[in-house]
Amino acid sequence: MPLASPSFAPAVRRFHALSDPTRLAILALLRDGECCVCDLQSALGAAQSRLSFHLRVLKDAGLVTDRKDGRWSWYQMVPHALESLHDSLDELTAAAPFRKAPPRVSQALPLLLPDAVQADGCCG
Amino acid sequence: MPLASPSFAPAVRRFHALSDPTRLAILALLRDGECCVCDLQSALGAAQSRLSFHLRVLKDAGLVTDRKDGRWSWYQMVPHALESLHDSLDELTAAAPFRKAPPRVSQALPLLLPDAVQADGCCG
DNA sequence: CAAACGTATCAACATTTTTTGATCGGAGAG
DNA sequence: CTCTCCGATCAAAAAATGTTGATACGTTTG
Repeated sequence: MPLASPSFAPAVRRFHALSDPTRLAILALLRDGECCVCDLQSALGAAQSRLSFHLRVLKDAGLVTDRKDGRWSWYQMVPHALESLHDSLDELTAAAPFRKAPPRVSQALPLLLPDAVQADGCCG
Repeated sequence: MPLASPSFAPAVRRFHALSDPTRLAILALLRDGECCVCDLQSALGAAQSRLSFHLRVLKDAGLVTDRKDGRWSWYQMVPHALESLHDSLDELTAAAPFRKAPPRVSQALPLLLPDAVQADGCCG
């Protein structure tokens, strides 16, 4: 079943990770450098367990990594993961990866929908 | 309160719209041109009311538009809306819009977090 | 007009996600 | 060793999201 294709999962997970204001705010803070949870806590005024929850979502999506030092956990962005979403977006619009050129031809959807959807008698 | 900033909403809504396999599949089909609901129905093997639901999510996010002709509703992508997500992603990584160059300087987050989060004593 | 069709919408339900408060474990300080 | 701090995890509750089947509405066809 196309829609259940396992290859959907990574993009879906990453887009989902970005679909929450708290998580976008966390990423915006991480943009300026590594943060520990208590940094985020004071910056965002959010409960600790809530931040741990959202950090885990981001981590499971591969958008951040963590590192322990003493009793602190330091989190940082994974820029490459964000870039892979550029590619996913480009596939949706059939543009070339990283928007280097606009060929605008109908092409496969390897990253997003490898074996999916290629409809037969559909659309105009 | 930064996190409740209304300006979060558009990006959050769009990322959320992309965080579902059915909706990604719909967009992938629309990539090749306008579709009516019944096209999507036969291509995806999904129930009609389910597709109407997801199409509304996509429409509310501004990722598709619809147009009525007789008893058909024709949907098409809004490429510009997808492009605005490129900009949002770039803001998260502090890269220049559309990846034209990598200045990598700390800058404001106008699209994503206009008045948000600018933390004081945070991070390394 | 009546029947068939394409689609939106609704209500009920199932599932998933998020929040909250509590507890636990590891690490360092006294 | 004991106390404090940082942060992960858990259970329960709350909220949001997705699915399903039924119904309603406008349009076309006969």
